[in-house]
Amino acid sequence: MFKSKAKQKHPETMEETFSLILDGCKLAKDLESNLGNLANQPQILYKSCDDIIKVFATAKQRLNDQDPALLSNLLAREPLKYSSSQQQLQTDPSLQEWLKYGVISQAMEMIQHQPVPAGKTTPLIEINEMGGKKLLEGSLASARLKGIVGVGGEIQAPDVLDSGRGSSSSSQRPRRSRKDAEEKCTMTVPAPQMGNTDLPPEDNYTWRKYGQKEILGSRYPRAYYRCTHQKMYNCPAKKQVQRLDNDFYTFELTYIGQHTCHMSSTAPSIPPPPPLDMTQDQIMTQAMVTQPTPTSSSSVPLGRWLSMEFGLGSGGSGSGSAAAGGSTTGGRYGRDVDYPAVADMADVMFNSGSSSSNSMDFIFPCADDKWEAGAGDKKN
DNA sequence: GTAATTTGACCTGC
DNA sequence: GCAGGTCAAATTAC
Repeated sequence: MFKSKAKQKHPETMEETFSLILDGCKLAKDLESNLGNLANQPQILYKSCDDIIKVFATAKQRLNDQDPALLSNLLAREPLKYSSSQQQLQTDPSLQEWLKYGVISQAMEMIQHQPVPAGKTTPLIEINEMGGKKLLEGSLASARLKGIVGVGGEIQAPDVLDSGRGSSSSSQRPRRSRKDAEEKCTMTVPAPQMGNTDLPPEDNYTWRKYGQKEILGSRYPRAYYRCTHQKMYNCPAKKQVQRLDNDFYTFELTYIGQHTCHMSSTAPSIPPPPPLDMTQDQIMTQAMVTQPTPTSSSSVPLGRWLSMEFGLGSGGSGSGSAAAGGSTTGGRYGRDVDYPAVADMADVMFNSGSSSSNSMDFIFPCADDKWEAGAGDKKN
């Protein structure tokens, strides 16, 4: 109905577009490979990022002008032509990793602080700090980040958090502190565009739901999660998940406390989120220079780190290398998700509907449907 | 059998 | 007293 005349282009043009996307993927892959070496050469990094962005921007523009059916036809007509690329995707774990987590798409946006594309004027990254707000713009692949640093107090001691009812000398529950001496980080993330859109995106940690409550003035209940490893590793991390009142398809995630479970060899091998007062540049710097160290279990690809940080991750389970199913709640309902290879990427892109949305969102799907929300509404 | 989710009750801070 | 946060028994799923 809204197809423009421009979409009646010849398939060869579509072919070029497809190659363009593949080129972009390769460029990004190269960048990832050299990320560590270029950590102290921001200008080169910038140039590389710029090149990648241009490639994808061009591809995006072309896709916007073309009929989605053409690419499908192209793939069906010449499946072997791109077999090498697909094979590479299928056989190159690191590339798959990269595609999974949308490393570049996130990193690029963070680096460039680019304004949101036309039609998306809402700042996509917003980091608030106590005493002073920072507003950072960027078309982060599919997440809007709104971080709120808490009062900067200590993380509540695990034994305080979970001391149990029966441990008290009396029949009453032990006293719990709800003081704001906890680090809080609030962010909004869109619901997955694929799969179960009722579930917020995976963030690479395993969470166990321990409560849900109707919140006054909110249309949707708030779900409470704690780290699955809380008891085993005294990990104090918690998070709250709630839909936005005015946007059913956006979740507001509030992270409270930091994970300590990553220190364990069996716990998620993911570096903890950066200090909540870290600037964006610092975050990027850390991301760029993040390298596995012999003594650290944080041998996590940049993509995973970022995806974890911004809730974009669709991949790894909360147990890091352990295939815990990737479920938010520890994999009980975890699904093994096959992350899209190129064909899937095309499928995602073309089935996504809107032509005005950021193609990066589709190239690097922000989320899978592995989240567990599932809890029924609770009303007190 | 084990682990995660659900949900009513309880606790804390305002 | 109220609202938000947490506990833990019951339920559910694997």
